Amino acid sequence: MSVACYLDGLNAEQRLAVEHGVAGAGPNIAGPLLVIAGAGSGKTNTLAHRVAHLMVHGTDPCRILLLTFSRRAASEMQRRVDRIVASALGPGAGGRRSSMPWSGTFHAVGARLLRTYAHSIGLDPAFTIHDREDSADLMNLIRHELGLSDKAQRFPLKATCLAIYSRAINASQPLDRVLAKQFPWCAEWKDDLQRLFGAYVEAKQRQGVLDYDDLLLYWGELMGVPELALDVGGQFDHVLVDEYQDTNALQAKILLRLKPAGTGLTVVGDDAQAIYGFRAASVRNILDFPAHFAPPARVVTLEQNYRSSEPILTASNAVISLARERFTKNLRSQRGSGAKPALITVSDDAAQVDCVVSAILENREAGTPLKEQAVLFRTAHHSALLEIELTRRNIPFVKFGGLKFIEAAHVKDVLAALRWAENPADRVSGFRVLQLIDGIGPATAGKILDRMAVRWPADALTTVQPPAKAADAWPDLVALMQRLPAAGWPAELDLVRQWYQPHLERRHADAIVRAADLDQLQRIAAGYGSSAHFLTDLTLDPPSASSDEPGAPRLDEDYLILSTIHSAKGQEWRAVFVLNVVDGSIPSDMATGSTEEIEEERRLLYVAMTRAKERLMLLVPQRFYVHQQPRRGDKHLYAVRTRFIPAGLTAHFEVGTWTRFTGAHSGGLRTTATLDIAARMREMWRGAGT
DNA sequence: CGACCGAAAATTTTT
DNA sequence: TTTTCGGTCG
Repeated sequence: MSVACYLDGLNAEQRLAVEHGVAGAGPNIAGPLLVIAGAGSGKTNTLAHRVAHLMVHGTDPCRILLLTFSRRAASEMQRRVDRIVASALGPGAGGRRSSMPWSGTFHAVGARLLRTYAHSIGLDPAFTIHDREDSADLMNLIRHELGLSDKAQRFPLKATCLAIYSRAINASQPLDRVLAKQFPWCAEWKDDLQRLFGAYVEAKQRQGVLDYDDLLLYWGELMGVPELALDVGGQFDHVLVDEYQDTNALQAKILLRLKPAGTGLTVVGDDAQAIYGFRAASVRNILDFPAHFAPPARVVTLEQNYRSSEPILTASNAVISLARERFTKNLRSQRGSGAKPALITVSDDAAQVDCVVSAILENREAGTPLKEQAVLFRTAHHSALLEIELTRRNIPFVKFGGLKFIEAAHVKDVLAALRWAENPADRVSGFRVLQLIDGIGPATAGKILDRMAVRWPADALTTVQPPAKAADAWPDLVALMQRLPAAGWPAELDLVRQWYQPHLERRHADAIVRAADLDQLQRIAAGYGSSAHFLTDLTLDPPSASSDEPGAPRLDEDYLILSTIHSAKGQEWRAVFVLNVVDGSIPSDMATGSTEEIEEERRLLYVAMTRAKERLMLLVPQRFYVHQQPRRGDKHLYAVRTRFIPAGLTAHFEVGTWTRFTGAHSGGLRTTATLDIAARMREMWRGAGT
């Protein structure tokens, strides 16, 4: 093999990052490394090459810990590493394993380590993991038990309570501070909240349940025990973290305890793309990283952009250059020139949809498949109208972000039954399952659960005298819970489904659509060996596409991508459309409280823009439909272009307007026919059938 | 005790 | 619009 020819495609900086500390054969002890990787600078590729390079030089893949932001990112990384290793070692080395068992999100890796070390820290290794909704439900149960719900003044809602708790944990800050800085309107409830959180923690422990935050918190605590920290840290020669700008204080603590001297530690990120502040992520993590070590970590900066055309990059740079604080420099473009990004004014959201759809179809005609095009938006419901139109026109699409199918009521019902059988102490699941039965409400459910706390679960159920109204349905539930533990996988799920079917039909008018979701669930289940694995994986890495669409496209078809900007992180498409680039949406009017929040919204627009390779269109509806107003329901607002593109920046854009009937961009480069009869004919019938 | 109804309040991004 | 709370009725 020639010397590292597989590194030839890298530029000088990328190569520095890849080769840092990798010399001869063996585990390769490298000092800490920080890679500041601008948008489109080949970050994933660089990280993949570094991992592959380590392997080629003898590092055991089992001793590499790769922490990514999502499962999707982890599998993409794995795919690239495999390819690079294969090309480096040649086809003859096909048997060489390159698969990395230790790659995943912080939460998933945490769960795995906690199951292994549970006994050392007094934890039941069979713990159940609650997702956010379950956690909020438990918080709600406690809230009622403590009598906080019937105060004269309204106590914060369950979701708010959980958000406060979660922030305190993830930012590693005391309640006082969190309330003062993030939730000032709840500060008056401080003592009650303190009491609530104490009881919440006790309840979780009693029930053998961990929430998302616990996975990090317990991992952090585990790493606080010196001998355990040595043991865990000693498992890995290299720890690599992707998207480091979006980690929080707790994750940083875990990392430093894992590799106190920074040996073998590599973190990669871009402060200009920090968009998870609401989840307590802190840009300080990435900025302070080098100084944690003596000597400080090596810093490599990647500024060469390989993704976007020069005009798109220039406009994006202009937007981010107005940020108050910025630590990375402007990116340099590598790709040739192209059209300026379009900044298109449309009259309202219906026109916005028309404009986007016709541009997408034009792009497809011109050779850009749907899969290479994406529509991005600030909040999940911004795509509602577009989804209707796409369905009407038979344009297949997949949506990322927003409500996941795992969060739908009927899916949760089925999962709750599985979880309850797995862990009878899990009150939230039991509560949910019991109340499915007609005649059983919160009070009866509570009593039954209390009884189960002192007796072996299935036995306890047989001794329950159900309310008269529930007498019919009761024996089936008892039989189900008795059969489940021994049923095996995935027979368990089949049993639950059979049992659930009548409840589904009784409770939901659209039972047929929902049953299809359950079929989907069964297909996913088939890939797992046990219900425990299935439940854990589904909670920690739920399928990211929401499949509330009846005609979800098959994977081999061409389909359009719809995504929240958050879920679009790390991705790229040839053509990108950004909806509602108006004040109130970007920045969200929920996030105009502090300067930091506004700056994060600016970075959000930057992230959206830098996803585009060749074509970028920002849409500015003049009228903006707002749902859920505090008073008087929905209404139209007259919107203005986002404050992040002030008049001084418009020169970087092709500014134009789009009108429904002509379908023409005025002021654009293209002038299509003044009168599009076909569009007008379609228009005649629009709305007639609805 | 549970089901149901009407009033009032909340309102984003995600592991 | 949807969720939550507090009432009333069976």
